[in-house]
Amino acid sequence: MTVDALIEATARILVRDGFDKASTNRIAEKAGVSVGSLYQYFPSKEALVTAVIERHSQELMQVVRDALADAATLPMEQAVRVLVNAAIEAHRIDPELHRVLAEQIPRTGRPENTEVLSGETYALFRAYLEAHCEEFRAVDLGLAAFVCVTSIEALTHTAVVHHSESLSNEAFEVLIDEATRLIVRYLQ
Amino acid sequence: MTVDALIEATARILVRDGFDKASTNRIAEKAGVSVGSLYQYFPSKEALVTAVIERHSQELMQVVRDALADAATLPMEQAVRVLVNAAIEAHRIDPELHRVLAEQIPRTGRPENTEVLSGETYALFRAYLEAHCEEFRAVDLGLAAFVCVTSIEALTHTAVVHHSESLSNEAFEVLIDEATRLIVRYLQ
Amino acid sequence: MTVDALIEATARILVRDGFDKASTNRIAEKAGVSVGSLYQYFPSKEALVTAVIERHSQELMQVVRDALADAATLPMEQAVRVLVNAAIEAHRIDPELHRVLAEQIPRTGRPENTEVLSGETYALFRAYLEAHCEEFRAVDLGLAAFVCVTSIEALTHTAVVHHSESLSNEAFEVLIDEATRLIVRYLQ
Amino acid sequence: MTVDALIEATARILVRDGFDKASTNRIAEKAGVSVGSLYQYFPSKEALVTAVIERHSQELMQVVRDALADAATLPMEQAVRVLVNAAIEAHRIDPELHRVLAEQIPRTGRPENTEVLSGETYALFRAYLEAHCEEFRAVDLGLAAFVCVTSIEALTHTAVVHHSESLSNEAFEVLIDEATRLIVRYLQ
DNA sequence: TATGAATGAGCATTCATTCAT
DNA sequence: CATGAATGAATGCTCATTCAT
Repeated sequence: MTVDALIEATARILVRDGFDKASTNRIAEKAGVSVGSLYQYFPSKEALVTAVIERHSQELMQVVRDALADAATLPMEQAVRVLVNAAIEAHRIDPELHRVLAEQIPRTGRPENTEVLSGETYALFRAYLEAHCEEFRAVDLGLAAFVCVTSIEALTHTAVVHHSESLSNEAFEVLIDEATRLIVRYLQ
Repeated sequence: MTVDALIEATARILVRDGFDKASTNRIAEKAGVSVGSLYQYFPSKEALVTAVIERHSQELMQVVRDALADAATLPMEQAVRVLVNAAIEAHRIDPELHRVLAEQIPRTGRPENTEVLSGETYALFRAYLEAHCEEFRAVDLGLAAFVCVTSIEALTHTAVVHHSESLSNEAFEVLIDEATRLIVRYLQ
Repeated sequence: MTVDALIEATARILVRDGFDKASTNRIAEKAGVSVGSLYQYFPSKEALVTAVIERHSQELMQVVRDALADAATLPMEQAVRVLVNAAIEAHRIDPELHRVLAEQIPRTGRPENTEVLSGETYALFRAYLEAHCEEFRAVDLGLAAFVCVTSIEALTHTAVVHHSESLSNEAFEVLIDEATRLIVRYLQ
Repeated sequence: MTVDALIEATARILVRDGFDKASTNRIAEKAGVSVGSLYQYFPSKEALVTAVIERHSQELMQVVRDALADAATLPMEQAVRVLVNAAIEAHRIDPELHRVLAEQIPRTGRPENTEVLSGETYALFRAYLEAHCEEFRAVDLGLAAFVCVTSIEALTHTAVVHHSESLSNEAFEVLIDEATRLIVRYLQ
């Protein structure tokens, strides 16, 4: 319970104040425990932030995993649409947190945060491509997965994180169409 | 001269030590002036970082501007290829600085750094699309520019910043082909 | 048993990590009990350290007591030699602990640690002098005991604690000769 | 001036509160400057304490150096008396500080504080012995210097630091006689 | 009796910023 | 204009001690 409260408090303070202002004393106070307790469960501020990243990543990946499981047997266009939808849904879990995590966290050691967040997606999507390779042109699957995942991630991330207020639901629908078209025609 | 030295020193320290370790005293020392002088020319550390962003953006944008000027009269496929090449070239100007700027700088206030870096690109590319709209399907030009610019930026950024060491020159050539195909077929 | 384990753990951690790093939690862990139990038997960290000093002093004093009992009936030169040997033996019981105790422990209140360690020796040696006063010149016995005990303690302490590695067994034998001569001729 | 004030404040706080309670903030406050200034002149608390040790050692050694220069041409007994007097005078410079420095400072790295404080004395006294070796029996000069310096240091240290209040001036005179006798007869 | 989670004051250190010279 | 000593709030983290179970 204390651990959860600390992770949650860290996430909220990261969002509200940014990484630099997220002091361990403030986090502990917000979590309703003392600094001492914080350090009983996390050896350093970095470990706490890592736990936040981990928790957020797991939530994100669950959405992506579910989507790719659903997509496994669908033809390519529908599969891509499912994935694009999932990407948007994932970014909407906690867009502000996602943004802070993506932009503001000093690297905590290899591998890159970005890769941590997208590495599994890449692998899962590549697996889909392998299973469906007869539906599209011959291409290096690793490269294709990189192009598709990077593009979908960038489009949905930018749309959700930077333009959510200015984009209507219809606009999002259109964006989904366009992103799907981008990927499908690329693969054909 | 002092101003230039300060901006350059800030950029180098940002790259070498990261944002958190880039203290104004260290920057001043590296620039060969006193902290006092630093504050004579820049009202705050943030202003200094903003100046670095500004200078880097200008260098980046000059590459992009030149490329789009070159591309203005080219047919779409060649134009897109020129733009993709320019994006890679731009990211290679100072990839480490670009990365620090993109990832590690606490937001300095609206508008987003990302937008600062890509906002003009978006406008320039949209202008190209307007001038060449008969070469491709009917589509919302703003949306199309967003999709294209965001995708190209993400692919080239990720490739240059995160995978430069592991990618051969030929691999970059293939990536350019793929990125070009992605955009061209999307627009067709 | 718990008390012994705690004292032993404290001694070992004092030696290994020094006073500053010897936290009560670490001591309790090393002793295989909880901090709570530590505070059930010792009211404070200071009390624990005092117990370590006490135990070490008792071990030391046993050696000294035995030596002076042996020396009681010996003529002066042999008696002094026995005492010097005992002093070296005593310092060799746990030289590292002795050093930490002597140098690094913040005073825990009157009486001085040094006096705790040497006070009884002083009294015992004075008693020997009283019993053998006809063997040497007339002198204030308290003063003579102070001079002898302080010198023997300093010589053996410095030799064992600071120069053990660099001193061969023969060198120690010579040192014993010299220390004995120092005291014997002083008393004559 | 700031540097001197800091060293002096450190010395006074070391004496008053002991090493553990000598916080850098308290030291700075006592010195009448801010912590920031403290760290402008000393890279760490340890460096500050080292400076205190250094200053105190220099004061001590000046007394000892002067005494041994005076003693150089004197016959042994007078020379030893001069040295014993100097040892007492040296310990009286700042007995409380000497005690804290000798007993309470966590080792700051090789060489031992004790050796730092007494190493030069040892060398100087050995030089005296070399120059006067025909006045006493044949003996290993290094060993003799060790025995003499260690004994004198221990006797004067213990007397001044631990028994100053309880010892009258006459008692000190007697102690000087005894210490001189101890050394002189040892060397004869 | 034993436990160990919780406490929170305290510490060493950093750094953006000011201002007298 | 330039200097750089001075400031002091703020930070990450430790540890002796308590107390509900």
